[in-house]
Amino acid sequence: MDIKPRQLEIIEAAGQLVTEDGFAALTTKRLAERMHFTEAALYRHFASKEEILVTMLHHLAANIDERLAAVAEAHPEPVERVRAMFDNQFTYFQKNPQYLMAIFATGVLEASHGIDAGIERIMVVKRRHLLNAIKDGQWSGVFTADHTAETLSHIIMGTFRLHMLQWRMSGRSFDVRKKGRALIGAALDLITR
Amino acid sequence: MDIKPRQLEIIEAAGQLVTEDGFAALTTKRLAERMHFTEAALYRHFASKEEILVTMLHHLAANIDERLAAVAEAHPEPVERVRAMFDNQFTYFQKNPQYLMAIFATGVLEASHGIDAGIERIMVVKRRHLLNAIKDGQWSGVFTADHTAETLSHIIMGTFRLHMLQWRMSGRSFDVRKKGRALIGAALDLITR
DNA sequence: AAACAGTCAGTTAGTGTTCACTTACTTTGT
DNA sequence: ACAAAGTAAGTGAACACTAACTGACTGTTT
Repeated sequence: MDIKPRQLEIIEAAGQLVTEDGFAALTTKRLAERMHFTEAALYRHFASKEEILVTMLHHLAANIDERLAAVAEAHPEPVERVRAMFDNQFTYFQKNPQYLMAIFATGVLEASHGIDAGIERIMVVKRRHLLNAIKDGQWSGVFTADHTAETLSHIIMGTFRLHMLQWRMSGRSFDVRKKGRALIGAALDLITR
Repeated sequence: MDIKPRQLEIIEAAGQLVTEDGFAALTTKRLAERMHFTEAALYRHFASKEEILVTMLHHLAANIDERLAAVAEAHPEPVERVRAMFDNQFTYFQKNPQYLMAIFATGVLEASHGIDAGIERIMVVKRRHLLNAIKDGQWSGVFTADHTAETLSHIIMGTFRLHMLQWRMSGRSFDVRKKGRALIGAALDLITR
């Protein structure tokens, strides 16, 4: 499934609308306005509104997977790998805040199965990379073995998600990287023995 | 602002619809159907659909505040207090899953300022109680002072929220109390020195 | 070089459906 | 008798989406 340039533009505009004013703001009318063309033109590029969101989530999942795999390869040491993974995420969302919705859309929306599945896949991708790093760290003895890798992974992931939520709720008014690094650093410190 | 019995019934039905099928499923038509009366009857009890949600969130915030204050009074010891606080939350949401939406509705909806403010207030209430317990624990030396109470509080709150999200995404298919206790226990263990 | 055929990406002007909400009237309980 | 709580039958607005058409460009045939 390759995404054409014009499709990507539409996807990004859709993400902007949701991130700016919430999901209810994503209407075909407003999306067309932002693209500076008519509603009907949307349907030259996507079969439905749902397809726009599903394609966005698919694109995001692949993108995140790719970036996290690259980070993992570049940082063999577990602590630094986790740090770099989240740093990568902070930088990415700082530059592409329109995709923030993919983190929070879960749990309340469920407008369609396709959207729900797409969001879940993104969570699964992130979880897999984090879990690998934690397990490596436990194996090499740098992380505590008092709790399972799943538990430690959950705590770090939860810390990350709440941080992103607070950033979003604040209107992105603070430096998400700086504060994020401190939080992830603290969490890493707690699980390091 | 006192809530009449009939209003509470409507609020609970509204919460059910959202928790079951997402926010888009909360329409006046479906809400009236679930109440076994007509749409127009809704407007004998609330001025608008928004007022239903705002009243629900107001009710929830007061309720949570009350219960957490009681728990805090009953458990002076910080570790046990935090444990009891979350245990209380797990039990509550297990019994009243219709209110789960209030945890996740943030960040994407923003359909109105009143709803957003209501959700934020619930977060603030929880945060305040948790922060007090952490600070007490740091003061008495049971929790680490290597990180600020705000940071430790964030990590625990994030762990809790992700746990609730996973419970919801799984269709509430596992024992939220049992797994929740284990997770909060692990997080408490990590911040205990 | 000119004519033709097809595709891409847009337009205008709608469609039926669903939405939150209203008006006027009726039933019910005290 | 009166207020509270219901009903039937609508309202206009917004929704996702469609039909029919158009100009610009591309490749092919003569």
